[in-house]
Amino acid sequence: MSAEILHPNLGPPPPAKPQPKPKPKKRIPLISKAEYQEGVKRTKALITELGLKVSETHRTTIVGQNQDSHQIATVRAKAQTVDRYAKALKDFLEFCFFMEDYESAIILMRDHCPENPPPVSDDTAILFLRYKVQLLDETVLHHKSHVPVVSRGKPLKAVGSWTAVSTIGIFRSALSQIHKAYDTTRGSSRHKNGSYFLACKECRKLTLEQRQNNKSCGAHNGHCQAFGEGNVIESETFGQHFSMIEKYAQQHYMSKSSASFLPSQLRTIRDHCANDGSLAKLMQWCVIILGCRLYLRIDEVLSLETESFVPKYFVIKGKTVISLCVKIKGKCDGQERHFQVYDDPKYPELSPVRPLLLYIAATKRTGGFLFPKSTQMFDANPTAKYYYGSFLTHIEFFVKLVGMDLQSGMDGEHLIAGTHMLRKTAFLLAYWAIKLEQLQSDKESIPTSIPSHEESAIFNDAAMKISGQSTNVTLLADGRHGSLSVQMTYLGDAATLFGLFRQLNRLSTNEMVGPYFPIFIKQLGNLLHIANNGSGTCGFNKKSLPELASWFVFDLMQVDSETDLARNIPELCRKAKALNHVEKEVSTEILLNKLKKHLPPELFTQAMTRMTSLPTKSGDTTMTDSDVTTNTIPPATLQSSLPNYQELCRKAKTNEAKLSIVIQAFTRMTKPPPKKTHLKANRWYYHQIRTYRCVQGCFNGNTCEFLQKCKEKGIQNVTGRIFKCPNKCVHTK
DNA sequence: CTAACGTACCCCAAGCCTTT
DNA sequence: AAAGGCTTGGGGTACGTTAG
Repeated sequence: MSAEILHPNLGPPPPAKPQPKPKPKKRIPLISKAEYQEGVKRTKALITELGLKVSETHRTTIVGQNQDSHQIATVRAKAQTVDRYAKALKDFLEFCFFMEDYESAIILMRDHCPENPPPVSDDTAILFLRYKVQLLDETVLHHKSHVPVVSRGKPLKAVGSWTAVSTIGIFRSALSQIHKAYDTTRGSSRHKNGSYFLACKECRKLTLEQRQNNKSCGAHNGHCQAFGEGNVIESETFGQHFSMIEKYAQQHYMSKSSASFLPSQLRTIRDHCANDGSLAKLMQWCVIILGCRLYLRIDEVLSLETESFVPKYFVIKGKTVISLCVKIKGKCDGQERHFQVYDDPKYPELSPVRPLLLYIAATKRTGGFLFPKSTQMFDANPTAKYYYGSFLTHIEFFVKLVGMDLQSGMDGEHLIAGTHMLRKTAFLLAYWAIKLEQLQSDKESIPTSIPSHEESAIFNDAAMKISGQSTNVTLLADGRHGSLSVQMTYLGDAATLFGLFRQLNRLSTNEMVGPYFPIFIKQLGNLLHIANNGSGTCGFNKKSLPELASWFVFDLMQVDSETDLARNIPELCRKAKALNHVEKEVSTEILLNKLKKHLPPELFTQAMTRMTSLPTKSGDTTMTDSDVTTNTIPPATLQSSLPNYQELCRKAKTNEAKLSIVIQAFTRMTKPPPKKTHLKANRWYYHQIRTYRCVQGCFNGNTCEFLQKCKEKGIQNVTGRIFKCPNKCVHTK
């Protein structure tokens, strides 16, 4: 049986046990199903009692994507929004039942709503917000009387399930939306006398006839207010308490925003990935640096396909790859747009081109997803892309590697390594590049104080770019944000950090970035001209990306054609970095030649001179990149390494193959798996361990004998929880 | 204020395991 | 053997974040 089913570079051995999770407290529903039915009945009764008309034709008919979700309101909201709103309002309806406020429930009952419903009570809405937002088990006090709210004989306890300001905002939007659907509740925006008021008890005592004649109880300027009107969000009380509740959420719950890397941190990550030796790490670096150069969200990078690259727009001059071209359709892009991915000869360690070509050559990728699932790493045409969640755990790992403190945000805000991290880093790199270039073109050494007008100049420049008045900064076009303000937020952080680094004299070589090249191109015709007609064009822009990749590795980098690329990543990364940059690097060969002059020639046998091209294991000190700065490498996260085996095992067809994977999984494991856990990956270990123990215990690790015996005893499945030992041994207990 | 996406948790059902 | 518990995977709901 072959132990080579698993490629040695698929990942580090599975380490570390997971954190035991605290058992979540089970949430008790506010009201029972029976009480809900009771509420519906009472609300319907109230509708009849008030003489409100429920007609089939008048009801708004917009529904969400889930067909059973509650109908909401006006025609303008899209299905997804309706769904989102429906969830917030569903809970609110239950709350109204709980509070026995059936009048507020009328407009919330989507399948039985009259054409002229009264608005919801602002008091109930405020109490609902308090119930949702206040910390778990906190007693909800009434906002007017300040005494505990009691309903159905019990004081109301908060659940604290809404912890974000945005969630509270969605509730407000949902309320507003639903009120806008009806003339009676439309509010001032679309209704002349749209002020918000609730039903007056005195007016309601009048007979129907009296009401129709607009007879009033005497108060409110002679108008009859037997029915409430207006949009609840226009209630002054609601407005006041709404912002108070927002503030409460801000103070009591952590908010999150995306972090970004610094150039030095990117270098640390690059060095780690290059020296790790595994293809997986090389891939992770490609994802990161591509995302940082193309302003992409993580899932957008992971969606890139080999076919996304457009070879005819590649710019290759002689023996130099200037840029690659990639077409992308981002979240906000209406159509596919073309971007140039530039090599960075000045700081090759931050070049996206070199690792990418190396990666493609090493995987022998010819099509499909560029960054596939780990099980398809060596497929020529992967069909499953790398899972977003897995990549997030890798990012987390890198965040730890560079020592980033995510808890350091201001105002209780804490940073996350999430979807927009690469995109934000891209803005930072771009801004820094432009600033550094400015400084250098001014031929000044890096000054220690920043004139503040200089900072604002960049912003003005960027803003001008939007209106097409500047040729200096095309950054905003490259970043292609919809709104200027969001880009400014991203740029703001970059600018502040840059300023601080300069002031503290910390703009060392580690923080340097090469000149900024705009990447977005509209005039493809002209690009084609450049790609085809420049001097020394070698014609590789007429061939595919994989062909370019192998040309890059075997011709440009002069790697021996017999070399197994996937096993020599550290050295290849070093070579790729040294390309066009020889003077900085001292190759092993040059060192050997130098040594030769001083040492007796008989020391240099054939074997020794061949050493330079011998494959070397990762971590071997002779191969260590001279720039490596990290000595301590944190262990890989559990998720980043464990699921591979499970996937592989599931895919394996024969018992032999499955068993081989199981054995490998356990021999690579440093600690026994925890007995019980809800982590999917560990569950797999939990179930496979009996097989492993049996092979070791009963058969001394001889898998052939084990399989033979299983076959004799008619045991069909030798792995997993169904497995029973053919010898009925004790090892499996 | 709206749209879209991403994640964590809950519930459920089927089938195996352990206990009675 | 019945009862109850646990695993596992699927599907749905609720919540969070950010862009437009």
